[in-house]
Amino acid sequence: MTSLFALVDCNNFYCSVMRVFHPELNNVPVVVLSNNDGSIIARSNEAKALGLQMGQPFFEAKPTIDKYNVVYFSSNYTLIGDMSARVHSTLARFTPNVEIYSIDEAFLDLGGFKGIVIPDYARTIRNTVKKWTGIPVSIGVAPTKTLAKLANRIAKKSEKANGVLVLTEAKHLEAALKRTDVGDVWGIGSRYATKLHSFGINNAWQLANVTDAFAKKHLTVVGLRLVKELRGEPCADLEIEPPAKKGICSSRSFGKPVTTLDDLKEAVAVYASRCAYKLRQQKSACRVVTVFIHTNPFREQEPQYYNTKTINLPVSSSSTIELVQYATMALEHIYRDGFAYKKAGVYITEIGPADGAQMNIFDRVDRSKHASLMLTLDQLNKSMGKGTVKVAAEGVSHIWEPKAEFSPPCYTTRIEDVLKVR
DNA sequence: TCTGGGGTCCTAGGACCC
DNA sequence: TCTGGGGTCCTAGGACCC
Repeated sequence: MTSLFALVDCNNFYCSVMRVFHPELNNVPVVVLSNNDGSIIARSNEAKALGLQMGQPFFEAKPTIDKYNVVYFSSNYTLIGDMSARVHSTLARFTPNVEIYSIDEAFLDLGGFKGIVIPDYARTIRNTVKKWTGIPVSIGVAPTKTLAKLANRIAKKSEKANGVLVLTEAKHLEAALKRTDVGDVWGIGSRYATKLHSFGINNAWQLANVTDAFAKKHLTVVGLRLVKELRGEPCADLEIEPPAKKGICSSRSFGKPVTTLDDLKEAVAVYASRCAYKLRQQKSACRVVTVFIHTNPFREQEPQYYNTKTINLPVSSSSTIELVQYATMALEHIYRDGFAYKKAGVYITEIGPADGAQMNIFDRVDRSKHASLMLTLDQLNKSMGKGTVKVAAEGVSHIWEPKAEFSPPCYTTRIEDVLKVR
């Protein structure tokens, strides 16, 4: 049986979400900003046409934004997450084998489908997602994931494809590979693209035709797999069950510079608490906690400081109380007076199953008590709303909170916003 | 004034061991 | 000229993704 993968990708997802709730923004340039309203992370086609770049600092883009009346929003992750779930559950109607690849992308396994016309089926999926969620998607179908990605890119850009491209015939595959720049291949970033150009390899077709030895030598075994996938040989299957994370990180840039240890402690406690929560959600525990802090590298004239501290836990844990304690210890170790800090973060690693935690005879923590406390905390926060219950160290002043001055309301979760009442 | 956050995988090289 | 060789573990750094 020959394999067949579909990649479904939401078009300009964050912008499209805004348009669902603001239909008047159709055909109007729209951008969505990163945390702290720092830079552009999503652009509508009209915004792309104005030359606005992905990752471009907001202040730098502001003149263009003002000149062309570009509409801009802060990110609202609750809203985005909710719309993402709607799209993914719609896709699940079309095949049991779905891999949720990212917030706005999914791979579908169409390999075993008999008696259906694939291009028609793909178009039905596209129309249904649009009708049920309001989100426009593009669909690429091909024998490997890498080729499905490539087909998707063309489906999105080509007027003729109109959002759907199925690449199964050799001559179509060859033409598609020849018109794709090597740097636009999934897995080839800017470094590898430069390197490949220096060897005269400029498009995906040329990359598909290098020797295995060349691929391995210059692009490692990852690149060798990629090259095989370009030739139509599948090297990656669908990942239907998301694997447990091996590292969990929570970090943010601050809304304004932070100078005191007390404020940093609050922020680090909040991040450690988020890590602990994510850890419990996947029923894991960690053995290592790392904290990092740094000043603003863009302010070159100001004194710079960057440091990290890693602490090995005596016994692996997923308790917010414990992780906050260790993260605070780490922070105290690296904090230096006299700097304006821009960002802090907590990173936890050495993650394993919660019930497989190694015992330690010197362990003085009552683990069953902690576990039941955390269970209660998670249940309360789930039923009464995020942040209802937290540990004291997380504080309340939060002068370091990121900025989000252009936030859209939570249309999908707040009835007041849906009904437009005040 | 203003520059995101959260991940994965691989390799090279050093330390250490027998 | 030529200084043992092979295995494992760990870490730092590099590359990529959305």
